[in-house]
Parts: sequence; C-alpha cells; structure tokens
Amino acid sequence: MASTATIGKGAATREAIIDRAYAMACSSGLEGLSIGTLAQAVGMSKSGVFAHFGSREDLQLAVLDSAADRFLAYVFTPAMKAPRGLARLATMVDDWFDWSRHTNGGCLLLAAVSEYDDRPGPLRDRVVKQQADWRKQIAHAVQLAIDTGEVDPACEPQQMSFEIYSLALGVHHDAGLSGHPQALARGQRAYRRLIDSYRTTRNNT
Amino acid sequence: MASTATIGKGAATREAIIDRAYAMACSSGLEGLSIGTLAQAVGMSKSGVFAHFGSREDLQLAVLDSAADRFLAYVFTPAMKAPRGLARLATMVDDWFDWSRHTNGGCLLLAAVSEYDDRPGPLRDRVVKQQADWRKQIAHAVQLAIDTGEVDPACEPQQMSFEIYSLALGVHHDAGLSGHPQALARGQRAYRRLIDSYRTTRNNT
Amino acid sequence: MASTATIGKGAATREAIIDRAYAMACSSGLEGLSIGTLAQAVGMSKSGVFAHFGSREDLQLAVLDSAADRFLAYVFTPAMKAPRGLARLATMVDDWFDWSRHTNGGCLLLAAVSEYDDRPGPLRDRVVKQQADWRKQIAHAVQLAIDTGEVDPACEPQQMSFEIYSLALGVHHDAGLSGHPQALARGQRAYRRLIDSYRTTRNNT
Amino acid sequence: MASTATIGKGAATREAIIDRAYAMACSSGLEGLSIGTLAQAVGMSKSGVFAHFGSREDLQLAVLDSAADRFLAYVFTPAMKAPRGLARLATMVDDWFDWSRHTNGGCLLLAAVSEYDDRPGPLRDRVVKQQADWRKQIAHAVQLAIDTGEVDPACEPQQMSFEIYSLALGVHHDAGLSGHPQALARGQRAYRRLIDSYRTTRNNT
DNA sequence: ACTCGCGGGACCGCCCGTTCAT
DNA sequence: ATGAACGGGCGGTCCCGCGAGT
Repeated sequence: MASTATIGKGAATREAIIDRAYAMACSSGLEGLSIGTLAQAVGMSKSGVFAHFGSREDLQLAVLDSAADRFLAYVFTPAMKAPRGLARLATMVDDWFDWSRHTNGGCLLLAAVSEYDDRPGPLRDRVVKQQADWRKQIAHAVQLAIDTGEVDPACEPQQMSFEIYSLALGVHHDAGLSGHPQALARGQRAYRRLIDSYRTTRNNT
Repeated sequence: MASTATIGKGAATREAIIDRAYAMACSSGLEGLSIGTLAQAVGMSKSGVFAHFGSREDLQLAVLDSAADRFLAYVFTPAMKAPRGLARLATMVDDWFDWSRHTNGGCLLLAAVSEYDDRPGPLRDRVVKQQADWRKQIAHAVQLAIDTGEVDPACEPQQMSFEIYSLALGVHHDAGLSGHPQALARGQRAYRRLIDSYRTTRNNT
Repeated sequence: MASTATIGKGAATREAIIDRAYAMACSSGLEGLSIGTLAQAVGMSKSGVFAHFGSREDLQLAVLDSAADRFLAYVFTPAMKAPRGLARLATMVDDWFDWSRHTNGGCLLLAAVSEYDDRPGPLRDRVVKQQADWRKQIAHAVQLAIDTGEVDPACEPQQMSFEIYSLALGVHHDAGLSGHPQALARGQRAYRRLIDSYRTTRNNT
Repeated sequence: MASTATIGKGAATREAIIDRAYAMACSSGLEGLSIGTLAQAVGMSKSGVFAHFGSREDLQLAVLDSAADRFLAYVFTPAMKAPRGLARLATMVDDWFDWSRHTNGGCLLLAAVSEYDDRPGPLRDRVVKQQADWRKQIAHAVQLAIDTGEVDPACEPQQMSFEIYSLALGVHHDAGLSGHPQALARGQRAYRRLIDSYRTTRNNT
C-alpha cells in the first residue's frame, strides 16, 4: 500500500556493494578493484558479493555506470535548472570544476579513460560512449549559448567544448597534485578568459 | 681498453629490462606491471629480473624515471635549440602534443598521476616532483616569452602554463578516444587562440 | 477426477531434473555432476533443484537408480519375452552390447563402478548391489540354458556369466575408443566362440 | 665422481609429487586430483607444487605417463624375459590379472578411459594412444604364439587380444567389487578356456 | 508443497612478489 | 642470473541452508 517504490533486499545490498566499490575504485582504479577486498569492506563473503554480478567485469561495468550517474547528477542535472546560455554553461563548469573535490582519490571516469582507452572490450566501449555522450552535452550547451547570442556565432561548439573539457582536465590534474583550491582558482580564471575570447567578435580560427 | 664509456653487462640488461617494462607499462599502467610477465617478455627468469631492482616498487620507480627521460628528450631538449620566446614555446607544445602518438597506449607519466596522486609513498613523491619540475620548465619558457616582449607582461606564467598544460591534457585525452589527428588539430587551434589572447594587450584577469 | 494415476507437479519436475542429470552424468560421471550446471540446464534456480533431493549425494543416488531402470528396461525386460535358454541369453547379450551405443558418453553404471568401488559410502553400496543383482540375473539366464539342455551341465553359471560380463566390458571399452561398430563385431564373434565352447561336451575346468 | 646418473633436486621432488599424485589419482580418478590436496599430501605449498607443472592438465598428463610406465614395468617388461609364445603370453596375462591388486583403488589407466573417452583434449589423446599401443603389444604377443605353432594359425591376433583384454577388464571389475582372489580365479579359468579354444584346431569364426 | 532469492564457507586452478642457495 | 619454494591473494565455482513468496 506504500506509495513509494520499495526495492527488494537483493537490490538494496547490490546498491550498497556498488557504493562501496565506487569509493574504492575512486582511489585504486577500476582495475584495482578486488572482489575479496570489496567483500571484506561491505562485510560479506566473497561469493555473496560475487553472486550479484557474475563476473568482475560486470561489477566494473556496474560501478562505471554508477559513477556516470553520480557525475551527471552533480554536474549536469542541476545546470538544467539554470537559464540557457552562458548562465547554464557557467553553472555546469562550476559544478564540474567542483566535482573532483567530491571524489576521494580522483574522478573514476577520467581514470577509466586512461585505464581502458587502449584495451578493447566492454569496458572500453562503455567508457568511450560515456565520454562521447558527455562531450555532446557540453557542445549542446555551447550551441544554446550561441543561440542566445552570448557567444560568437563563428564559434564551433565542438572546438569550444574541447577547450572547456581541457580546463576541467587541468583542474582535476592539479587538484590531485597541488590541492583543489588552487586548481579551482586557475581553472576559473582560465574559463573566464576563454569565455571572453569567445564572446567578443573576433576571428575564431 | 676502449676510450668510450662502456657500460657493464649488468647495466645493459638492466636497461633492456626497463625498456621492456616501459613499453608494457604504457599500456597497462605502472600498477599493471608484473614481474613474471616482464621476465617472460625479456626472456629471463623472474628472479633474474627481480635481482636488478630488489623490489617491485624500485622497478616502478626506475621505469618512471626512464619515462621522464624519454619525455624530456622528446619534448624538452629539442626545444632548447629554438630561440627563446614564443618560438621555443611553440616548438615545445608541438612536440608535446605529438608525444602521445609516440607512446603505444598512452603517456605513462600522465597515467601515473591518476594512479598515484592519492596514494602516498615513494611513487607518488616521484610523480609529484616530476610534475612540479615540468610545470616549472613551462612556466620558465613562458617567462622567457614575456622577457622577449612577445607575451603581455601582465601574464602570470603559472596561470598560462596551467592553461597550456590543460590543452596538452585535452589532446592526450582525445587522442586515446577519437584518434590523434583530430585531437592534435583541436589542440593546435586552441593553442593559437591562447597565444593570441595572451599576446594582445588586454585585461588578463 | 481422472482415473489415470496422475503424478504431482513436483514429482514431474523431479523426473525432468533426473532426466537431465542422467544425460549430464553419462558424459561427465556421477562425480562430475554439479547442481549449478544442472539447474541451469533445466532452467531452474539452484535451490529449486536442490530442494528436490536434499543433498548432492541423494541426487546422485536418484540418478544411479534411474540409470539402472533404463538399463534394465533396455537390456533385461525385452529379453524376458524370448524363450528361455540360449535364445533369451542371446537376446540379452545383443541388447547389452548395443546398450553402450544408446548412451552418449558411456555407460553411467560402469563408470560408477570405477568411481566408487573404492570409496565406501551409500553410493558404493548402491553400485555394489546393482552389480550383484545384475550378475545374478545373468547367472540365472545361464542356468535356464543349462536346464533346457543347450549348455553343458558341467558349466558353472557364475563362471560363464563372468565371461559374458567380461565381453560386455570389452565391447564397451572399445566402443569408447575405436567406435561402436567394430567393438560390437568383436564382441559378437567372441560370444559365439564362448557359446560354442560351452555347448560342446568337453572338460569345463 | 659417482658413476650413477644423479638427478637434480627439482626433478627428484617432481618425481615425489607425481608418485603421490599417482596414488591419489588411483582412488579418486585423474579428474579428482586437486593441487591443494596434493600439495598438502607431499608437504609443500600449493604454488611449489604447481610450479613443477604449469597447469593442472600437465600434471594429469605427467601422472598418466607415470601410470603407463608402472603398468608396463609390472606387466610387460618381465614378460619379455619369458620365451616367445604361449609362455610369454601367460606370463603377461598372469601379471596383468595381478596388476589390479597392486593399485590401491583401481587401475588409473582404465579409469582414465572412462573419464576421457568422450572428452576431447590432450588427455583423451594420450589415453587413446596408450590403449592403442598396449593393444598392439598384446596382439604382437599373440602373433608370436601363432608363429611358434602353439596357436591356431587361423586365429586373428586382434580378435584374440580383444578377448584377452576383455578378461582383464572382467578381473579388474570384479576385483573392485567382490575381492581380487575370486576375480583372479575366474579370470585364470576363463583364460585357460580361451587358450584351449584357440589351441585346438577348429573353425575360428 | 514447491520454488526462489540471497548468502555463506570452503575450495578450486592460477599468479603474485619475494627469498635463498647455487 | 637461475631454479626451487613459499605465503598470500586473485577471480570463480562448489554445495548447502535460511526465509519468504505462491
């Protein structure tokens, strides 16, 4: 009679496992995930954990998906409430730059790119799709900023989203090495330069 | 009797091992290195390989150093022959963007950052130092471009080098996912925008 | 309301499980039976399968009984319709030699002898009993052939049934290695020699 | 300085492992061999045992070869000292029938036939070859008995060796179920009948 | 009465990094 | 520089039991 959709017990522990696995993979990489260690962390037997996924690879895929969900929920979804154009873009970038602070040990998604970009298989396929989708979203947001007239119509969204993505990489990179605050400051400053450069009417070669 | 500096047989095989290990670690990460697999690849016994390093960590450190040597020899040393200023900077960036094509499976140094930036220990220390040194070199090259008057004196070298570094990260990231040529094109275009932005006299907030 | 003896749903699936288990055990041995694999083969959950037997051993016993039923239905029952004496004996032997062709992967009963003849326990007990019973049946058929006067009265049924059994073993052995047709031919020829030897009046030491 | 060929330490422990493995496989089958249990039996670590073979399959092959060596040393080699003809054949059969008493738990070679005759792979290949070779040896001994004039020249060695082999199977089968002495007696008696039947000049259809 | 979901504990073959004597 | 051995860990499968659903 409850109106809330209750999830089964199995699904609940599965989520709990993935949560723990996500946290572990943030600092040791998706490839560093070990079922034994994970089982110990969640206080279950190895076989109990294993049974929820069927293989280590499926576990990794589940964690990867979970990471994408978290990322989008933190970076993308909130930005959708902001008005289209530079405002929304800025909101997205703000949250994005902020994202690496909410991950203990680095962004799992980015780490997954390094780990799998040269190893064919289901994991790489998933990673590639995730990256492509996200890139498309950024480019779309850029396009909206062009539509609102805030960004130079000569701007190519793909190019601009590459540059924004690069800044996010820079922030994330520095955050892990010299601390997040400094990295964030540099990233924000660079983003402002970038926007200025694309806003003014100039030759965007 | 030779006057040339000959290296001992032991040192030679050590180099051979590191070479092989470097190639392997490029695609499987420093953490994915396995002494057994490496020994098989170089045609030696596990203990034979092991004896050269004393521990896996020391092997990883040696490979890390070797990777840095290769990187600098490819990206830094040649640029030193170019005249100071934007010319030298451009040379450096060109080779840097090109670098990820000469590594089968991605840049070991960058991968090492993701792997160790949150795991204290000798490896992380080495990685941090490498990154700091390299960053300093870029900033220095930027400073020289300021000294030659090609770059706006209001530019903060640390900030600009952050932005250049970000572009290199962007190129490397895209190269692994959508191919090097396209990534290179985007990177070069972004670099030109960056230089233009810093060259013109404007408010570099 | 039906007058026919309907079996419950549980018993039906139980039979289905045993059928599948019998087929699997024919090629992998009774010891190679795995509840998980079996469950997957019949499209049930492991625990669903398990509940029908209570233990793996009970499952194995059930399969063993089922195998004996099949064997007797194929080799023994039809022969009962033949007239007593050598005719019935020949019918039995014919079907017996033929039997190993109707099992994909070998006779489960014989395999069970090798697997359990030195491992005390319920399984061994069942195997021993099956073998003893069957041996008795053969000896009985031999005795009937003595009674009809077709076989030398000096013949000891136990000895003759041992020799017949040996031929069946030989046929089965060769069938698995060099094909059934050739094995059958050799077996038939040997059986004729055997009968000739026992029919003629000679000194059966 | 010793004139005897000394074997290395590694080879010695390897032999010790195989010895133990042979004993274990005699009662649990080649498929029942477990590296862990074996290691415990020889008082070594699992990895120590494993390293000598590289895979379980290679271990099984080594044990299979060892079993063949033992069999031939017990059954074949001694018979070679007996004069050709029925004497040698009888010696062989005597030792063969006796063989199953010197194996605790049954003849590994015969068990291997049941286990692998329907499972393609290196093990089955080896088993098939062993059986074919042995069968050839028996047929050869039969042929020699024909050459010496002791056996009817109309006899087909392949057929007669099939019948002898069958008796060996019978003896082995009964030995495991009703004790070796009785099985041996039946086998010997059957063998005498067989020889008589082949010795007298009659129609060997 | 029957079937399932879920979990446990032991064990599997295999590979890891490491040590030690040769 | 090697071969032998070790202890520990890997991913994965085993048989089995508990509690709940139908």
